Amino acid sequence: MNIGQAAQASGVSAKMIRYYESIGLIPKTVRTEAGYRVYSDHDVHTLRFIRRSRDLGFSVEQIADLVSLWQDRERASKDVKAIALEHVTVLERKIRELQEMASTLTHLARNCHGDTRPHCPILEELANDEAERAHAKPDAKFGVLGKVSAR
Amino acid sequence: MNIGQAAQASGVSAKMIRYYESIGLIPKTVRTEAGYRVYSDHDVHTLRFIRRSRDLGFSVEQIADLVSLWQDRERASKDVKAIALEHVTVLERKIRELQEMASTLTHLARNCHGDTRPHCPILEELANDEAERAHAKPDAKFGVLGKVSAR
DNA sequence: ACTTGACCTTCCCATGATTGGAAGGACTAA
DNA sequence: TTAGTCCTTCCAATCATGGGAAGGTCAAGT
Repeated sequence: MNIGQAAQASGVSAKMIRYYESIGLIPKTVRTEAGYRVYSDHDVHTLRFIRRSRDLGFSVEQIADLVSLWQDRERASKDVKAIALEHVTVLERKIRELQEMASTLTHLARNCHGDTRPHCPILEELANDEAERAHAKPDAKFGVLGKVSAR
Repeated sequence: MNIGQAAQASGVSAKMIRYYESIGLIPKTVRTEAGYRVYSDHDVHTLRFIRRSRDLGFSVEQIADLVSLWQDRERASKDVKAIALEHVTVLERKIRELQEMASTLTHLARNCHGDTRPHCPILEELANDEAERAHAKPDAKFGVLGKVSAR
């Protein structure tokens, strides 16, 4: 099976398959004489595992852990559970942050006439120099959502 | 006021102030003879406006719109409201996606013993070749959260 | 046998917001 | 004068993904 077929069958784009190989998430494949990558059903199975994990918002780093646990028949289920629950914690934090943003904005918008006149409480609040509102101050590095990013 | 003081006063890092200048979100400042950027209280006020907007998850592009509406005394409040409400829609979609991920994972984890034995429903489900679960399939380009990213 | 079109290869670039760091100049207080 | 803190610009990295170019390969149809 060529990379295009493996992509089709797994739901992971050919681009991403090559990328996953380059970062070592999946091993290097066998190649044909012409240099084409060749995939087995087993490889596709692994790719599907990866895609499902991405759909659940796991980072590539976490997925690497999950894949190796998956392939380890001696693994302890608590190790898997720990990764999952830690991820849930992160997701829930992000959900809370987004909810705060949404509710603040909804509140502001509700007080804005939304007509052709210039008066606008939304802008007034954004410009308000007083009162550091007690709102979402996500972690700096990746932003509120930076790290989650599922496909 | 130098850039460091403006950063302190506005809550926007010096790095980001330079970046915002480079992309045209804020105008180029006056410089001292030595090339140091000089900021006024008014500039700091604008930077605060920007930071508040970022805290609410607006993209730099949206903030550019908001800033120009803010500085336009003739603006129609409906234009501002439209930006805000559109953003709320996006936030709410992301919230829903994250909630689906979290609830799927929570459900799976609840069925996982989390002990030292290898049996693990979480991995089983991730590896499950059947049934495309009806779960979060965010838009491809930026991922579930890609675009939101507040500081 | 030859052409066409679909596929594959590698390599580089862009995204978005943000931080880090290097190399070097400017300023300030002791 | 010197140390230390600030400023400057430029370049790189983050994370996951897609776009596209330049060129090789393959299979099917003429």
